[in-house]
Amino acid sequence: MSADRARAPSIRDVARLAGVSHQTVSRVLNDHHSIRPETKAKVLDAIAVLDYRPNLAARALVTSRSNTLGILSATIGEFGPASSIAGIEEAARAEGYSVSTLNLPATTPEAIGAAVRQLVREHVDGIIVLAPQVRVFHVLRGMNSAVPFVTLQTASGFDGVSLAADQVAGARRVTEHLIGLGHVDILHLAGPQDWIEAESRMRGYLEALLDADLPTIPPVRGDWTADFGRFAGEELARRRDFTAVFAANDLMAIGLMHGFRSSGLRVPEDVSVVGFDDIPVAAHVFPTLTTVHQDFPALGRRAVQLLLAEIRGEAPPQFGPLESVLRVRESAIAR
Amino acid sequence: MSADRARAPSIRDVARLAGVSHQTVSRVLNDHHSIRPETKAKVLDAIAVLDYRPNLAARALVTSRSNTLGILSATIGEFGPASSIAGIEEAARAEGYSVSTLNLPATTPEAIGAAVRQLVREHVDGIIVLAPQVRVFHVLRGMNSAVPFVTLQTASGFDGVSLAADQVAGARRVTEHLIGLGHVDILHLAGPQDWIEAESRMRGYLEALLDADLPTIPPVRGDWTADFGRFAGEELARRRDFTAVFAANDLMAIGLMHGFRSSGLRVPEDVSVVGFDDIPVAAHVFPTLTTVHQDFPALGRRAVQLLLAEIRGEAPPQFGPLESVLRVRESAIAR
DNA sequence: TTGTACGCGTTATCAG
DNA sequence: CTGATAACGCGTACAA
Repeated sequence: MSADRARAPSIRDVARLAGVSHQTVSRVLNDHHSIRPETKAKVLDAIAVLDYRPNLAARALVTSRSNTLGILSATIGEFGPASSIAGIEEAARAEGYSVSTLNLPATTPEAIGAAVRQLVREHVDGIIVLAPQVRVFHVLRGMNSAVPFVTLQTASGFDGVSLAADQVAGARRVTEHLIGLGHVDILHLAGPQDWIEAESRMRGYLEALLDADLPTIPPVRGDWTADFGRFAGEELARRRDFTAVFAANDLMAIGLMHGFRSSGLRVPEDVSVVGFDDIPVAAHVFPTLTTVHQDFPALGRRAVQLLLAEIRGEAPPQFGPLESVLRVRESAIAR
Repeated sequence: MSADRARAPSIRDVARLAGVSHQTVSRVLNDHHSIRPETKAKVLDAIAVLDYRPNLAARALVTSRSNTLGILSATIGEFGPASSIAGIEEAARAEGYSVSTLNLPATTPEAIGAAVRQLVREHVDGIIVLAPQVRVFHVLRGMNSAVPFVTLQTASGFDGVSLAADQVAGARRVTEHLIGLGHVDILHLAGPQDWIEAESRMRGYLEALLDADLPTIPPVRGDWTADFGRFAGEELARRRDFTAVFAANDLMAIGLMHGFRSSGLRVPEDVSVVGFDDIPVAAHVFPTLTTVHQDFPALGRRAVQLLLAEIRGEAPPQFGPLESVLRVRESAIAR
């Protein structure tokens, strides 16, 4: 009845039981080609008997690869990034990679640098960045660490390491939808400066207006939150130099409708509102929100494919555009 | 101009530069007590010069601890868990731990077992589980692996390893709010069977009704989604054997209001609705949603504290109850 | 096809 | 207070 806390079986225990050298076991593990079927069977058998699992730390030490992907995110609380992360994990695990996540408390260059260094310290084989502020990329570029990285939601100029749903096209489409409804004075409630997605969506908006020869109104800068949207709604209700608003995300759009409502403006009768993202409640708020749907999990999965290709030195997969699709609902009507 | 990809400096490089043994360097690293200040200074200096970082894999190999916490989640897409995860990461990183996340594709016993084994393989020092289905705990208990774990949102009977905001109290409070408004026939739109949170919230609801000597209506089982809420709203609009509904989460509550609305029922004039969670849009939908607020990030931080105490063999910290606070808004009015 | 010897970078043990 | 020396578990030469 001795309480012997048995240490986990090692590759040599397997070897001993199978009557071979630990080398042979290693070969079986990494299914090396030159190995006799019967020895392989013996080894596999011993592995099963002992319930042996290779020690990942030892392997990482000797190969100096960890089979781990790092996720650097700045906005885990939000719907889009969170959904992408789910996709990333799924794809990474399917490829045999672990996932180490690191959420950025702030997006100062120091914090970003520290975060990347931490991930490097952990020996991640590659990093996926979901911190769509412009400056993050500059930091990343500047460090030119040996660790390959891929980013979601990026600006142009980062081709090959970046991936995004076509937000410009999506923003353009939803703006054109408003134009098609007869709106002429269309305001944009934008995301914060420095955010790549904010810029892309604004660009799509501007392009649509230019193409249609419509006047542009200086956009209002928001912070992505519903609270800000409400505030903006109350302020904007005084102006009324527009008949429709394109909010850069659904949260702001919903807050905006709230602000309009509490100021006596009716949506969509007095003002049309559209959003972006198609969060789960978008189809259920009142009025139901016209918005642009994006497949965030797919984006995450693609990021993993791209990163793994980079890690393995393969040619990067060529993806078709990840379509943003317009969801027409009740919050925007013909003028 | 030789392109020598210099390998990272090791502890021996530091030792050589500082003119000491690699042992001394190791001591400095783990700030061992017996070490002369001047030698320590020399070593620190050499470390700085070489920009040396200890190899985590090597350390993990020899200590058989990885300084990594595993997060096992089943619902990363949802607001609550995602917020908790943010809290967990923050706290874990602050304590010098890395975080390895694993999202469960399904909650079958096999999937759960595989996930835990995977985390164990990665040598995580502890696991935090955010998969609040009852059966997960049974699997976890059954495996009785050596790895300590802690769970968020748990049932009773798992004291010491479990942590939760007091959902029963929260549910009770919001139900009492309805009762206080004069409602007598209060329906509960519950979460899925097997979900611990669903049970807790239902329990709070039942307790409040019992205490007030009110009749209970058999609860409707939902799946947490707004889509289901809408469906339920349309079905329930035909019944009208209630004047108020307590939905087990905000998503369902918002969908429910949608369903009522599209069936010609007005909220709150005809029916009062309350939710649970206080998701970011709750204060902005129409009508603004009365709900119960929970501090998810705090919950995550506490989970880390509890787990670390367990890992370190310290006494578990005693937390006061994490209060759920009622947010009174417009979706529920006096009968 | 298989086995031997060695090294990966660190901490632990025991001397001194 | 510091330094040798031995692990930790695995993969990669190279040899047989």
